[in-house]
Amino acid sequence: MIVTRFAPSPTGYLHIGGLRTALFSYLWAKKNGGKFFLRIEDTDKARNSVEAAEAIVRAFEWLGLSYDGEVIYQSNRDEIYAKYIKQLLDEGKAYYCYMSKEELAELRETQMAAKERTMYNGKYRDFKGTPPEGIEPAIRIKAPQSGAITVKDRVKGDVVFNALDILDDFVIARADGSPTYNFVVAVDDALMGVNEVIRGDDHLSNTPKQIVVYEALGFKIPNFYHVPMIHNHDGKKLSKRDGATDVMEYKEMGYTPEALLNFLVRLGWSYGDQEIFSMDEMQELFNPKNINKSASIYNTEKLDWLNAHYIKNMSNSVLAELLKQYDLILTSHDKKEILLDAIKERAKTLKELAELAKEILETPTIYDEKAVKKAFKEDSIEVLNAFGAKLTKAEELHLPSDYHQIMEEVVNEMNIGFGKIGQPLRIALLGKLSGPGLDSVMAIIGKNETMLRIAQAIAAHS
RNA sequence: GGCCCCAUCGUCUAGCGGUCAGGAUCCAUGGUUUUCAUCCAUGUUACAGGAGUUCAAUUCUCCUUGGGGUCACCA
Repeated sequence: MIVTRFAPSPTGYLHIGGLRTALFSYLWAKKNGGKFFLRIEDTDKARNSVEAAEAIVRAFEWLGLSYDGEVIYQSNRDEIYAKYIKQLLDEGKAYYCYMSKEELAELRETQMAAKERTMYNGKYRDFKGTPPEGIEPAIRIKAPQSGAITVKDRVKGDVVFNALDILDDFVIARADGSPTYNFVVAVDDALMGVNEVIRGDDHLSNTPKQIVVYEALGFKIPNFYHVPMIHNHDGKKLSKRDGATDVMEYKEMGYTPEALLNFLVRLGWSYGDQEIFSMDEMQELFNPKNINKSASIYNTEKLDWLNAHYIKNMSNSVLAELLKQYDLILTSHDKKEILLDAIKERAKTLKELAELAKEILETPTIYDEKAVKKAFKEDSIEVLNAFGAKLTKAEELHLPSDYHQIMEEVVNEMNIGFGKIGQPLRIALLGKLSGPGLDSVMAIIGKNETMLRIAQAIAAHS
């Protein structure tokens, strides 16, 4: 069985890059009928917050991503880690290191001055004497001092690291007893049965250390997939300064989970020429063997296009439900269908959709000056009056076609082009020259409101 | 700086020795629309550079250049 996980550290919100690796892991597990776990890596008590952990869970909810079992918090697992640390100590695979922070810093400086690689010098590796007074020891693992460690990465291929270049006896437990990242990741993944690790390739160079832990503990090494980073416009790692990187900001901006997920799944992964993937299709088609090796630049042009696509194809009842977050209650509006059909093709986001709806529903208070200048000609008032007069007499006006018919009558009787009535009428109804079909607008707001807007426009421009 | 990874249109990508280097997005133009948008059509734009292997390299190898990541008692 395929078991994957997403293991963020709760130092902030869930960001785009994290979400993508989470999505990949999720899809790969789902596709194989496996399990997907969510584990919060909160071993660093100083930098974590419960709020951040909760924010991550909330983002998952919004996106409709589920995980198996309960959320696992590393902070609840101290006893487990202590057990395995003790095991390594007992077996002589780890040891207490009494080097003080000052001494360690000094060592580093000396090495830097000599242009050597900074590393722990193994001073207490085989220490037998009496430990110095007043120092709480950290615990270090005995890492190989020669040879090579090969990470069999399924994205990058085999990556060989020389022990001499990158390893030293790294700390697995701090002086206060708390375990460190490279240790707990390996322990947890092994204990949780995670056999497919999909994560950002910024972790690639940590992997040899984790392999050291796996081997010391006799655990089976999982398959690794290190997916390339997502960069900003400057080609650097995505950060808060690059605008929206918090997943929940996309909700506020009016993006749908479908669009965001679809956008993200195609960043660094592809399935031939296919661009549109429903959640079901993603689960069906995702395979990490198609993850590409190079970093991608984060650019939301395509996200806009996808979001517009999903909005266009969403049912009106679903849209009405989603628009509630913008204080727009359409769920029981009798012209909901006509309204949403008229505007959903011209909105890139739900937020825009809400604004477009309000532009129709609310009587215009200002008229765009340039538009008035362009659209209001000598005879415009006369045309609007004629149209208004016909409206007054008309009964049973419900559909856009009912209004369209009246417009046609006016055009025919006055022997004018459609633009002669369309342009000024558009100003009257919407205050500007762009927008949905006028027949639809009138059907949505009804006869009385239509007449009111016409009268108001005539008064304002006579 | 050491180590590691990466390199096709502006962007996301297809390609897995022989292709007019394909698709999408963006942009531009045209059509449809009373307008805007949608939709449709058309167009501009790419294999970082240099050696080698081969009858043949975008594709394989090496080097250069460029970019990125990582080097903690952070994760």
